[in-house]
Amino acid sequence: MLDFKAITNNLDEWDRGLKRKGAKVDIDKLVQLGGEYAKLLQTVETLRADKNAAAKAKDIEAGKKIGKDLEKQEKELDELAEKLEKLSEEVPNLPLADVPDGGEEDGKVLGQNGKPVEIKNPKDHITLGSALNILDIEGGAKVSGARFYFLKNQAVQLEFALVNFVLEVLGKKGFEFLLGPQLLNEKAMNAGGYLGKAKDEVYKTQDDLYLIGTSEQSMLAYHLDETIEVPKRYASFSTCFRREAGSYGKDVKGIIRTHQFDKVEMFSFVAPENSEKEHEFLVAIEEEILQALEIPYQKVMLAAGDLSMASAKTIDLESWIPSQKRYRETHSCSNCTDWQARRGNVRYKKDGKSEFVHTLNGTAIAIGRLLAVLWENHQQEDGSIRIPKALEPYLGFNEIK
RNA sequence: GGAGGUGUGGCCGAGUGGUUUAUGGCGCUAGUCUUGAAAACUAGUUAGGGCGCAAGCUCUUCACAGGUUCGAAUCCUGUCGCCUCCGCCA
Repeated sequence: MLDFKAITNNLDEWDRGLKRKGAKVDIDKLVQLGGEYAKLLQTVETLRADKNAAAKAKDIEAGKKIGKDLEKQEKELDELAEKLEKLSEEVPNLPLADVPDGGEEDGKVLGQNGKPVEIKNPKDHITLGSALNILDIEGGAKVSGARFYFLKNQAVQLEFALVNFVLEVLGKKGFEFLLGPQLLNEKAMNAGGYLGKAKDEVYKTQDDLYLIGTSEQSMLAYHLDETIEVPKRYASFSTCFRREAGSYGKDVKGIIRTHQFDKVEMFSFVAPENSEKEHEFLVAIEEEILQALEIPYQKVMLAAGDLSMASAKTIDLESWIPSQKRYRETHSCSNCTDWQARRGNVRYKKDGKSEFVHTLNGTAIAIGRLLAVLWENHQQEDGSIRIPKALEPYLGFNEIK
């Protein structure tokens, strides 16, 4: 439930925030309905009290009379609640103050790390992977269609090495590990905001369960309707399923954008006053991982209009892709403040009082994309691929040829 | 998939239409006693809202959603979860 009091008291701020986000929400109507709802709720509760009193006194006549009136008012209340909820569904999280205005092109580059290595005629990851017999795109297309692929041989080992490496990093930072369902029910899916604007991205099964697009969804849902201790930090491996509707023509080749890939995701539940600090903490971990893998990247703060429904602030890490001579997103870290917590009803106790937590999520490693980036950056002139030192302990080799 | 059972507060567990504002116990919190602790005793303790400076008043909550009734944890219908057995299965 939205905090109508807060909205009413900060109408200008909400108006401005929604505009920055590019959301078309009738905020005045929302506030008006919210007020009406609160008023009617008072009336209904008073009637309920009267009815309870009549029942206790075994006053059958009075009970009947009040009951009739109550029924009418309750019906009205239900209708109002439904309208309100429908309208509320469209209200995104507001961007934080330091998030720049604008859309997809207006992200603010916060810094770069690592120099792209000079590679003579760099091969793309498809050419490299096919030649080394570690990637089969046609195989994926044959059994499932476009945007599917097989990893083979050392690439499979590399995936497990990356996962183990990342889990070790996160374990040392005190993250708890989760390995959970990759099919979620509607309630769980909706809490994260994935059935709103992003509904077309999600696969639905004939049993009304949804395939997760990221384990962020299951980690959030894990604590739905609970009061928990904060901070709580999880790392979860999962396969991720995405329909990629509306991305026709984008990255059609290779394994940058696919319907299915594996990922280790971080998720934090924290006290509101700590969420900005937590955001920095998660981004720092992502940077540590990319640095250990010796991949040049830049750090970008997304503009307000480019944020997801749930996010108040998102920082992407974009890794260098030699064959495209540009940076591409491989990591994304969002502070969702209390937006998901409100929808999912996740609370914590502050001085005995119950408050909504803040939630944050960040990519630890997204395998498909990261393999492409790793291969391309560490390719050698003879077409072989060098394994970065950080991964060697997890593999029995230091080169793929 | 079939048959049977079951769902009550942080946990265990009573409760088959109105003194149940959910018995009792465990746990937890505070107090008394104690040098300190334990034990004992006393009190508090499901959770989420609304109004109020506060004291307090009040609504909702016994898996979920409907229904019957002046009144439902209790009766009826549907759904879901869990358990046991059978079937199928990696």
